[in-house]
Amino acid sequence: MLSITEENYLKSIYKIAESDGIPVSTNSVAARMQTTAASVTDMIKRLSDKELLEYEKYHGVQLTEQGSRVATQLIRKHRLWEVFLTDQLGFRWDEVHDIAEELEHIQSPQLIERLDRFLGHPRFDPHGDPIPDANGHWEHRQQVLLSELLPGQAGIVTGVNDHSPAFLQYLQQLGLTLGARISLQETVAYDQSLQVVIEYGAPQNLSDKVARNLYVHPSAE
Amino acid sequence: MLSITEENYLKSIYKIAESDGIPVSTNSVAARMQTTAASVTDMIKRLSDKELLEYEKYHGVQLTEQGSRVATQLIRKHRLWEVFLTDQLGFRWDEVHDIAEELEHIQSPQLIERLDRFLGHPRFDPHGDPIPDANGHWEHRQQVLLSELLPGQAGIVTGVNDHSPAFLQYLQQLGLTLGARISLQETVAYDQSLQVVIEYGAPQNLSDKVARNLYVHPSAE
DNA sequence: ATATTTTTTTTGACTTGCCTAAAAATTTAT
DNA sequence: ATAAATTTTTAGGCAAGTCAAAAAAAATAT
Repeated sequence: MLSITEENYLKSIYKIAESDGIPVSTNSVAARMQTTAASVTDMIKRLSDKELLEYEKYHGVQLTEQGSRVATQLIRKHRLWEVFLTDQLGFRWDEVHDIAEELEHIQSPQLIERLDRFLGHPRFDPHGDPIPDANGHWEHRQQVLLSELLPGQAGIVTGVNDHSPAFLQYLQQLGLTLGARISLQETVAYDQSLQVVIEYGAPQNLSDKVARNLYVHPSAE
Repeated sequence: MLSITEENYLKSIYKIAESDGIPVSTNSVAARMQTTAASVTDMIKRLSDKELLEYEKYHGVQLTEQGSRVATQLIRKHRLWEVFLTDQLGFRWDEVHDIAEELEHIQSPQLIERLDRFLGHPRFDPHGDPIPDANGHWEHRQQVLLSELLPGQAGIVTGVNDHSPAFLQYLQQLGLTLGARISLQETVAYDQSLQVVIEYGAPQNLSDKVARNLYVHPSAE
């Protein structure tokens, strides 16, 4: 049985590897876990003893098959709970992360399989992130960042890159929730901001920061 | 913020006080928590420093108002999750205790209020135990042990005194689930066993052990 | 190629929660 | 009222997880 702390380290390492590649550095883990490099070195040794990751001194870590499985199951649990919180309990998409962060550590595998069935085997969470199946596999959706669209193109909102409540609340306010249609009129060279139309509303301007944190599925104009 | 361990101590102390009265002895806590008296003394000091209980050396402990509130809220959370697990996810009444034991430590008060609403503000859990409201109050049902019924009387099953899976499974098999009607024909002097009829079935015999662990609401014969 | 900066590890120490063994206090029995 | 038994506390120690400070290794700059 792994402690909650050990589970959190594995999940962080998994996510860092996903975005930055392997090997995963001590410092990057420390930054993500909001702790010190010394603590990370300590934990890495323990997880290596348990064969959840491979560790070469001074050269970072890499999850083993087993460590990877733990991480993806945590992600599965996290995302299923997020679906429960929004779809069944009526939470907003910007409220569910912290609660799911706790719920993902509940141990019963039976609970998760029943929850999955109860929710109708959802394949994406409230932020559009894919939910791994019981074997850790998930489907990858065809999506691009809004900032990658060309003027004249349109897309359907499929996910976010920044999961912060502030960003999610702003998107909600703009009507840019999952499934919303957005079409790009033109880009402003001066600041890379975009002139867009959301769901056939009035044209408006979105910053490049927003554009670089929103995923869309390109669709016909 | 309290640790899961601290919360579990408070809940244990609350339950011991409920059944044995106050003050609660170090040894009784050690027995319930499956740990040693030395560990209990240790923890008691910490909880006393946090003003969750009053502690007089060698003379046991008593929860403060604040400690009591923590304990009843834990019980509230535990029982609400049990309702969720049986009513929504389809678990049997003998399967839910251990999972709820983990879920009760999830911290969000908002989550519990929404869960309560989602479940329709249930007042009793799957074992017939009352669910405290947000203020820690609950309604007490008029019930007696089956062993206290007199021959000729009947009752409706309202709860159990022994929550072990073995007992719950046996009751299920007998058809003695919540709401079932049972009527007492006669008591056997030799071993205090009972001759009963469950839901108008064939007469059968129940041990005094069963009778002392099953609550019924007396009803007309 | 050497010096400087950055990253990582080691060291020593702290807290929480647990244990065993021994000592102290209380309760029970005579 | 004293002895015996029980309960509780103290003392000392261990493992997990944390930190700051110092040392070591690696990466970068000149």
